[in-house]
Amino acid sequence: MYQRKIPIDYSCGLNVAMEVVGSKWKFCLLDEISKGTKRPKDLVKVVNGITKRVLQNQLKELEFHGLLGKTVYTEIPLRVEYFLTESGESLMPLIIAIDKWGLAFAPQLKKILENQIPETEEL
Amino acid sequence: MYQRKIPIDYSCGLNVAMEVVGSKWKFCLLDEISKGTKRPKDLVKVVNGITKRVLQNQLKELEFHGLLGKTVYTEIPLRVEYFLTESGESLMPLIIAIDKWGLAFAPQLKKILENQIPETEEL
DNA sequence: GGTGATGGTGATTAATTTATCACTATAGGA
DNA sequence: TCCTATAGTGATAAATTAATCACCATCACC
Repeated sequence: MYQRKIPIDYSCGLNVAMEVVGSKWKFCLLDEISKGTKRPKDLVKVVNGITKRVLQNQLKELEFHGLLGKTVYTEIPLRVEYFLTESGESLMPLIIAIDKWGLAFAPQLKKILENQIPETEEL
Repeated sequence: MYQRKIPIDYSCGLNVAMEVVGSKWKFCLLDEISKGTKRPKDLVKVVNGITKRVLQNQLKELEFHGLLGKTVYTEIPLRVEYFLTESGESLMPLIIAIDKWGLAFAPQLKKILENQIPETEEL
């Protein structure tokens, strides 16, 4: 886990929140786990684009920060399940709202970003 | 503005949202602007730790993505004011909720991160 | 002994975001 | 002319996050 050089401003809630969930995958992971996908081998399948290594890193950080807990079942083959802690749960309403906002905003973003590229010249 | 090499997944709202506001300063900036600090020279003062250059970049991106608008008053010295667009406004309830969550979570995070360092050996 | 499934790590590089520093421009006024 | 305030940019470096790839371990089963 990377040791920050630039410290966190604990007095700013937005800063604190960004520190623990402001990364490419964490919201998605919390969301999927809350929806019932708890095992790494399944998460890597449902979360589109994530790799195994990155998944493990993110899960470890979420666990370290206290948003996820982990249960190890000594079965064969090994089974591990992650679950939301109380802190993690308390974030879910926000995640759902953000997801909703993002979906509504997607077309606008798409349009903006795509107008960058072509400039279809009509002859 | 950086040209992504890894594309955005528009079908995931969380992904989309992270793309436009998932950075160190954007939430804070939107928050401050909504609270009435609209000019760059003031924002650089209220947003603790941001530099002028970074501020300008973030404002430009927020404007580009359509969360902020900008009014230029041809006064001397030049006055520029940023304001929330409709999209920007629609994000405010979330930002407020996230800020609140972050403030509540701050003590927990602080404790976790500080237990890393000392290991005060009691002789 | 070899193979498969699952969870996990180490070392390294690539991608991306932030920070630094030095500039430009405008117009007012000393 | 020089200095001030404001807004803004260009080039570059540093910090941070994410991706790649190759590994290890366990136990069942063949």
